[in-house]
Amino acid sequence: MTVETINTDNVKAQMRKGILEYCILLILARNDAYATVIINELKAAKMIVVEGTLYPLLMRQKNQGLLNYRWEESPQGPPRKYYMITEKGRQFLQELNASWDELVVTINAIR
Amino acid sequence: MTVETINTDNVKAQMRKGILEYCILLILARNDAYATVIINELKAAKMIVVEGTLYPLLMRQKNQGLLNYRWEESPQGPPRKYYMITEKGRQFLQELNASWDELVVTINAIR
DNA sequence: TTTAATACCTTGTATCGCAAAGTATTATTT
DNA sequence: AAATAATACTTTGCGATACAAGGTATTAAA
Repeated sequence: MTVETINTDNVKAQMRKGILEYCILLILARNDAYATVIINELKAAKMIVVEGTLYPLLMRQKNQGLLNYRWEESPQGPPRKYYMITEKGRQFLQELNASWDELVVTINAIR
Repeated sequence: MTVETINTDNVKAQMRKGILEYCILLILARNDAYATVIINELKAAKMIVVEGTLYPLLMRQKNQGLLNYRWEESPQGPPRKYYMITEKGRQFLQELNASWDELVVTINAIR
């Protein structure tokens, strides 16, 4: 792997920081979901996330009151922890929408 | 300061991680500049950065061969360290442009 | 000589994403 | 009944980053 490739991967990872939290709320604003579903949705959108990243993030957002969860039986395997966005989460999501739009405008201005 | 505000500031700060490195290269791709100029340009684009963030970042990029610098006399005060982008920096910038575009597409897809 | 302005640099802290390894539950296979 | 496979959730340690705060150095003006 070349130095440049390592570099790009690292910067890409940094770019995603914070944006990941935004994506989770976007996904949960549409449907309740458990971790595997969220990971697959992100994968489909070309934003790869691993469990070790997602679980702590979901716990953080739950502790902040942005999310709640309920347990649901699974047809196969252990029960699933379905996360759902709270009213506070929706309000926060609106702020993040504004922040994201602002960021895009900023980059376009510099570009 | 409300909990929500602290939260938003934090997420905004996170969103900017990595993107800052991108912004520096964008600015230097147009003109050579020293730290104060870069900070002012970012400020004008609504992306606030402080010295303690910028100087280590410039040094990192210089060590990676993305930037070079030259000293220039100042009309008032100590000499200025003018940074300029290298050919390698321009190549890397193109990769970052692609990464950014991809990220925008991804967010729009989820949104 | 002191003060103000400018410019560069360093240290310590909090946070984040991720790799890796671990725990627990259920159904299937042997 | 025991072992295995599949699924799902959790934790630990690491490297990287932005920032606050404080420090150093140079020049001109008071």
